[in-house]
Amino acid sequence: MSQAAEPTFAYRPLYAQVKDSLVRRLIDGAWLPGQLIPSEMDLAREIGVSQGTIRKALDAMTAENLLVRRQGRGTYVAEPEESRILFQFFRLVSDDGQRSFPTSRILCRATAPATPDERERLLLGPDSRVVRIERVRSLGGRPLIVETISLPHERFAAIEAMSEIPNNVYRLYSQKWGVTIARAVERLKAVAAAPADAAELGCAPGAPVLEVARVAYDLEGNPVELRVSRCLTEGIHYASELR
Amino acid sequence: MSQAAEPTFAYRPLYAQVKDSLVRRLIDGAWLPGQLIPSEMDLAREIGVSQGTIRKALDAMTAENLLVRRQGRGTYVAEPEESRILFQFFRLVSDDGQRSFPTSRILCRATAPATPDERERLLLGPDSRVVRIERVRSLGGRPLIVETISLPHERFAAIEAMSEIPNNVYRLYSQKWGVTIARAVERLKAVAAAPADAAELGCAPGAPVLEVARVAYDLEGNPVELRVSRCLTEGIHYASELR
DNA sequence: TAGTGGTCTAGACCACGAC
DNA sequence: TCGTGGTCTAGACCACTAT
Repeated sequence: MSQAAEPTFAYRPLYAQVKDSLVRRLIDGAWLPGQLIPSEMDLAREIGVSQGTIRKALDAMTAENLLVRRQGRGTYVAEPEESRILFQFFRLVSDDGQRSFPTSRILCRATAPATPDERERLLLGPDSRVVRIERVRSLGGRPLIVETISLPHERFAAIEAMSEIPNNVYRLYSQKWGVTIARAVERLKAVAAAPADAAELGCAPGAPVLEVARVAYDLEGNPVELRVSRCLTEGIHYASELR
Repeated sequence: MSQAAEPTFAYRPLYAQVKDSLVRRLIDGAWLPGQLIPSEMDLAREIGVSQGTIRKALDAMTAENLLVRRQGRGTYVAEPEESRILFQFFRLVSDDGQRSFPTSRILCRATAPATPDERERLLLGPDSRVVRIERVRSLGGRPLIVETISLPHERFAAIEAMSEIPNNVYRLYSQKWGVTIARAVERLKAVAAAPADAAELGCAPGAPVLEVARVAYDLEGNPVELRVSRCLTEGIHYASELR
């Protein structure tokens, strides 16, 4: 690990360089979800820095939900299990504060040329194609969300032929393509329900629905998935914490 | 600072105890917004712990936006200036990515008995009263937000008699009552515009608007302000980052 | 009992800002 | 040139887990 002695420009702290090299192991699949990684002392010896520097790198990765540390046991690569996804990526909460994972029913799957919006958000070229998955999601047995997931066809072609799409697609991305969703950005608007959406949600056409447009990014920061959800916020709300 | 030697239960790390005692200085007004606080070495000597422990406490407070650290200069108590509030507490962004602070026009001010919702969210007793401020906020000259701010009358009675309500009310809370807003929780729903709101926003009654209900908390975790905003999401959206 | 992560300390040197 | 926060190291002890 280079110590970056005199150059003032482009300086990166040692622990940040260590972190980058450890994230690289996740990207390359050298460390897989659920796996126990070497102890701090072992990593310190291997990389040639002190345990404290390793600790700072691991703490930063833990703060980004890439690792899970368990005292007395060791440090593990984070897995996209339901409970974590529920808290990290699913913000629709019952008005009484209950959190629960929605169930899903697939409406259709299709491959088509990407729309300008899809090309822009997923950084796709002019003639790109996308796989689209439409589904209805229910909370407490009530259909409240209509959702369209758009994926670059080039990268995710195999999803079109799959016999079944699981409810937790981020685990599918991880297991089938080795893609880890590290962060996502959402844009929220209030819109009028289109007739087709209204039919699925059991509301009047034109009724106000919450539109959530999400772009999800992998470990390298590349956009992977565009997801547009339209939600009936009756008895549920989108929770956001500012601090 | 007690070292908490053998009791396994209710153990709190030393740096967390130090942090609590430093936050207490902010609560009590011993350290005021904008003020330069003592150096790490001075605090270490004063409190009787190592510089590293002080550092960990200060880093945690910095992460919570309570302090601002400037290399070579020192550590300062954070101030509620526009630019910080804009990023920390204002999530409505132009669709092209531009962020700007809205202008405000006060519609009315009044003191009234708290509604059940206000009592629940602000933890008020049965006969409590609140001061309500209604205003319209514009972005790029267009009125896009109708907002009602509810404050416990007991604590903020003086606001009713003020000649003018500034645009940045969090700075007002800080300067006039020494109240620092540390964090807030928002609940978002899509609702139909009420006729009165529609008139102010220049949209049709029943048009979909984004309702944002925010409860803001002070340094001690007490709810201070309930704010319900109804926003026309035309050309703007609510931005949310998940990570 | 051994090994892990969590906390705490002490001291060194670097980068930045003010003087 | 000095004092600040930022980084890095090395070593001690504590708390938790598994054996």
